[in-house]
Amino acid sequence: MKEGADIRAGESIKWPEGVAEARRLQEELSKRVRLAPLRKRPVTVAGVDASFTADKTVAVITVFEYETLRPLEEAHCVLETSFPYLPGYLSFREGPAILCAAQRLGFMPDVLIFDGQGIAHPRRLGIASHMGLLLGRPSIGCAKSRLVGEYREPPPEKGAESPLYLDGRVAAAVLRTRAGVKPVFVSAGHLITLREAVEVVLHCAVRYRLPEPLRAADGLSKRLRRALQQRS
DNA sequence: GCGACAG
DNA sequence: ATCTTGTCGC
Repeated sequence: MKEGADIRAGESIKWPEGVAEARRLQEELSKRVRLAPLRKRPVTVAGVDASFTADKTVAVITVFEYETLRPLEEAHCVLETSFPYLPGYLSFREGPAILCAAQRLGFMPDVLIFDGQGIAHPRRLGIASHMGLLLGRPSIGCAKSRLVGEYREPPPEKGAESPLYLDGRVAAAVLRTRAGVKPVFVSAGHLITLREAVEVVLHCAVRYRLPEPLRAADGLSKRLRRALQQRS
């Protein structure tokens, strides 16, 4: 068990060496996820995403003003990739670089939107829940496709949604952010409710399928990746 | 054994 | 996620 820099006072971040260890960590951490209502209307909202080269992970966090969706700040971090992509274990692959980028921000955003699942996960600890917990901030999972759960296709209108069930419970909302476009899978990550998560995603998805902060983070991380590859 | 499977 | 150009459709 390796240890990284402290994100939250008094507690060090642990990164597992293998899948068995990762799974145990998820089962342990998921007990600490809290889906409580936001304590205040967010003033800032961030998008978090990552890109990859053959051996490196490029994580990007873009921060916007919630009300106007004007860009405020962005931070990124490039780290050696140390965990493979395995469905259900995405946070162990992208997590280290994401936390590194988070520490480079001038201030912590009021809510962070991740490119992946929140609690709509086999052990209820998708990347949004995992990172939200470690950062101690409200987080939302906004995935482009399904990991687990069952659902019915939502109506084609913008704003239409249908529940995604997992273990007989609603774990996410399959949400249409643009009319006639493939829906996104929104789930609560940490310190937020599903209803609020949907509200935030719809508020931020004004022009494209993905909420503005996520789309910006995606674009920037890909540009940074290309810059890295040309330089080697 | 076979199919599913965030990014 | 990444490898890659043009092309079909609104």
